[in-house]
Amino acid sequence: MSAPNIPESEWSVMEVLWEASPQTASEVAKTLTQRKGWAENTVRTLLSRLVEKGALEIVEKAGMPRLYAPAVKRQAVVKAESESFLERIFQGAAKPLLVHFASNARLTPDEVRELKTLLDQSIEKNN
Amino acid sequence: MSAPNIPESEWSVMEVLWEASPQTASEVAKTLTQRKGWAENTVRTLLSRLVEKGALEIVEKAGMPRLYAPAVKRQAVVKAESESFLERIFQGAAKPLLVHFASNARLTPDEVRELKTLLDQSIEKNN
DNA sequence: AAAGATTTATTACAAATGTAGTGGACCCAC
DNA sequence: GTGGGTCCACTACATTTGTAATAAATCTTT
Repeated sequence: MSAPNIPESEWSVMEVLWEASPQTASEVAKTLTQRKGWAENTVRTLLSRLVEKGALEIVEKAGMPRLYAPAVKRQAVVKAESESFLERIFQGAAKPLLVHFASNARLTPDEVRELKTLLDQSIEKNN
Repeated sequence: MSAPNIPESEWSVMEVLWEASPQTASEVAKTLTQRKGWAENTVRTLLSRLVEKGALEIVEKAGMPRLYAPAVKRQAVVKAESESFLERIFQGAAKPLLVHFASNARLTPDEVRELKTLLDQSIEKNN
């Protein structure tokens, strides 16, 4: 329950607010009109749905348009989505997933080095 | 178009047929009734939808119940789903994704070794 | 051939998602 | 105070997904 389900179009809205918040509906709309070609009302609908599901919160300011801000950390949602993806597509087995992405990703040597370090750490933490 | 969109419940059906195929509707249903508690008709509906979207194909056998078989390789669908996930959640950047899963996965030392090898290879292939 | 069982087709129906439109409330410039 | 914008609330409507029920066709077994 804590990590709400966020479908694709709503995700785009979250991105905008994770990048900078709080913002008014029209500010968010302006960004998404450009990025996605959406109508302002579309964005407003998505904002409302996100508030309903607790992913955004409204900051009321007397005499000012409402401001919207994320109510959940990007990190947390990414974690939830990742887990469900892992479960769904890789039956929860992280290794095949890592194999898949490691073989398909084009990584720089630096990135590879970094990842290898991370992998080593993951063992230590583990036991 | 080549990689159809496969939502969660349809995915479960695909799994059954990727495990063994072809199978009749009732065979698939039997499995999923156990695994998921679904009604036979639910499974039949999902089978039809999957045929419509080209993810399954029917093998007609005179005087026999139809047999269903995957029309797309698991590998291909995994790839497509993975790409769309990567795009959606990690804006297409594989490294953060790998970082995420590498730090959250609990891997055995052997698995880590294997992954590190893979990572090394990914560099070579790369240039 | 009539009754049952099995298979297939058609239809149902609510919730979620994508994508807005309409109309009322409120404020600012004339 | 009236006509325009802006903001917000409510409504709309098609598609997809989850989850079947019902009905028609067919096969099998007395």
